Amino acid sequence: MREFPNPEDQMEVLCRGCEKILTPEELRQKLAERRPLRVKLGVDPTSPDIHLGHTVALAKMRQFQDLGHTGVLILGSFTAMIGDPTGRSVTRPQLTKEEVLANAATYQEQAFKVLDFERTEVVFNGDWFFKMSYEEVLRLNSLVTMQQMLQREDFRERIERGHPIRAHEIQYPIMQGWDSVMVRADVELGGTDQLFNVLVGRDFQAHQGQPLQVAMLMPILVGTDGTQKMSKSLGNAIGVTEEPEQMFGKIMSIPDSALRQYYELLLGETLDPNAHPMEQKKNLAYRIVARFHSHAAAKAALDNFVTRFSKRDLATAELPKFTPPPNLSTTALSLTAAAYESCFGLTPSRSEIRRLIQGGSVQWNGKKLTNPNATISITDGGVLKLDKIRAVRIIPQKS
RNA sequence: GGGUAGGUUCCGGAGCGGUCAAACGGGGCGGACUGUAAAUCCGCUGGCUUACGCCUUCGCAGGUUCGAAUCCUGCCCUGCCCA
Repeated sequence: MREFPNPEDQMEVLCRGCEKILTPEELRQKLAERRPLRVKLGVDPTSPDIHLGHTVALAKMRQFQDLGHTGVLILGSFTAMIGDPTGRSVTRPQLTKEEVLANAATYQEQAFKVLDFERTEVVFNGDWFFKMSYEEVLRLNSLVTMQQMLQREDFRERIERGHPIRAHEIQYPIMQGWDSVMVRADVELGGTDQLFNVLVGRDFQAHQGQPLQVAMLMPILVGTDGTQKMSKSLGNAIGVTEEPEQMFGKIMSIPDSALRQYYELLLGETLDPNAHPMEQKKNLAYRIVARFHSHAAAKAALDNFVTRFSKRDLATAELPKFTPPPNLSTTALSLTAAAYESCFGLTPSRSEIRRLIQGGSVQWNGKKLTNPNATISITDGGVLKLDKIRAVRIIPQKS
């Protein structure tokens, strides 16, 4: 049996960065029991990737693990199909069982970039919810009131605006609460927006005669737009599996105003108010890339960033290579379209590319191409800049 | 079940027989500036086309008309009030 550090020392580490703890006193008491606490974090595999926003709570769980506690990672194989209505003004699209399970697999793998495998229990809430009878569901429902459920900000707002709330949506907090009972959670981690759901868990535990879980809520990380919560569906997320270059770039593009928050939530550090924001951002980007890839990758990404964007030296920068197929017409339009597709997997319509070119986005060796139909005489190593952040190096096919 | 108001392009929201690929705002993208920041200014924002132009879109299906997002019929969906 492992020796746990003294509860007060643990408190010091664990409370750091938390926005809200209900209640610190309860946590202290649990720590004083000197046993491994069961620390719950529920994630819904609604999309296959996790992003930096998710890692905030994962990192907190890791801190618990490093102190000897047990992380209980609940993959919401069932709840993902319902969709958490938290912070939503629209009903979530429901996923199929297959989609959810596939997502769960990759999700799990990614979570272990942060978590300690040895001290993690992974469970699927479908294990109990898929088996529940209607009768049991009703019984569970009778434990809460409609008014409690509808008190939630997001529901209230929808009611006010005349937007529909489907009956299944109010089940979400109920299910999340039941999860806590099923895993006998001592602590539940989540973002501040999870307060309501976590409290339902406490009610259920009380009802079942279990000790109440402590709620530890982390601030919500904003996305690359610096305003809204990081979320894949809002398109402002930085995924943990993104390529080093891309990850680095996205971090560089966050507004300065979000920098402090990123430092606190991702690095657990306070920002030096005297340092230049850009330098701090580079430091942040470097460390995040190093965390999810490697120091070598981070160094390379930094160097390339400096060459490409600070020195604006596309000629020597590391760029994706593009070899135009032999039968491809060498007009600006066709070449750009092919480069987007083969190097970035993007398939903008030809009209869209035409507009980009006419708008001056596309450059060939530093010169704007404004005529979509102009023919480009390809040279070995020539640089085709597609837009603000994308460029490719042309390598003609050897004949 | 009854009454009533609605369903428009990513979102909000105009349009109410031709001049509508559809005002305006937001968001997004691009350009200038810059630190891939912020602010500001400018442009773009259905598809195909070198272009004239053609094609698909206004909940769904039919219909009336030379012509429909706009009128008619049926259906589906949503809010609100009543039960």
